Amino acid sequence: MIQINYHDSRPIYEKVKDSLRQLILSGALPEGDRLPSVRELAVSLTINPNTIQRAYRELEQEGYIVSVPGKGSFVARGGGARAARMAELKEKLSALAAEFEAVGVSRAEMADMLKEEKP
Amino acid sequence: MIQINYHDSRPIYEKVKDSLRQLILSGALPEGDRLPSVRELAVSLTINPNTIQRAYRELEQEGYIVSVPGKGSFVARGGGARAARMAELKEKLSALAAEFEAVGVSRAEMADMLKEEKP
DNA sequence: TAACTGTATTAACTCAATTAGTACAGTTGC
DNA sequence: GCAACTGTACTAATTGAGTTAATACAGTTA
Repeated sequence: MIQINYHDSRPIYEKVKDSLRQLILSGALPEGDRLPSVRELAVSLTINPNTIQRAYRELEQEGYIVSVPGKGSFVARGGGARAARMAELKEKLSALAAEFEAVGVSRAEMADMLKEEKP
Repeated sequence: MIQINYHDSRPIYEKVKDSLRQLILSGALPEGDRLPSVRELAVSLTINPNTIQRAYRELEQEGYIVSVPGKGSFVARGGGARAARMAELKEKLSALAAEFEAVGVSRAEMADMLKEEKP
């Protein structure tokens, strides 16, 4: 279900978060679907349950999933996941715009880059 | 000359790099100017010289400064610093565009956000 | 009741970041 | 020449976030 890239030196819980977020946003994990339990995923990835728990806790704080003690963790309903992601990305875009402006590049010029430099 | 924010948990050498890069890009440190020596800056910030050396080494690899054994470290001439920064920022923008596209937001829509959502 | 859930807590382990100490070669001014 | 600077390189010790490990407790479900 999830693959962990060991050539990437980022923390494991970050990689687990990224993988799950991608699965959710791509629709591979539809709204309301139950995620593997903390223990299941830990065994599946040969990772400590505490590390998975941390990933789940942060995904819940960010609005991607909802965890219910005794029942399980579920993909957030009502477009919560996409809304959470859009908020994150807009924040990133705003921060990047500030960095560009520090080098004298306006938002309009950034917009031009986006349209012209299609790789 | 440089202030280090201790409420920021990023590595010290990263903070030193960011501070110097900002001083260079803002023009506070003009092209060709000599930076404080590794040992000077280490004493000034109460940081180990090796940590400063790492920041300088990476700034040189990225094209912001030029280090000459025996003489010192100098702000890169010929617009090297700005060129280096622009390359980094364009790379960031491209990566962010890919993230937006994964959520179904096109580059054109990103461009619109930049023009409209002026904070 | 048994076997699942999420959650919490404490202690040990790992490894990158950092510190510390030392050394060497090139530059500069006396 | 030489003293006092430079950048650079290397090894060893220390620190702290990330991770593992083990255990416990309360809610859910068949």
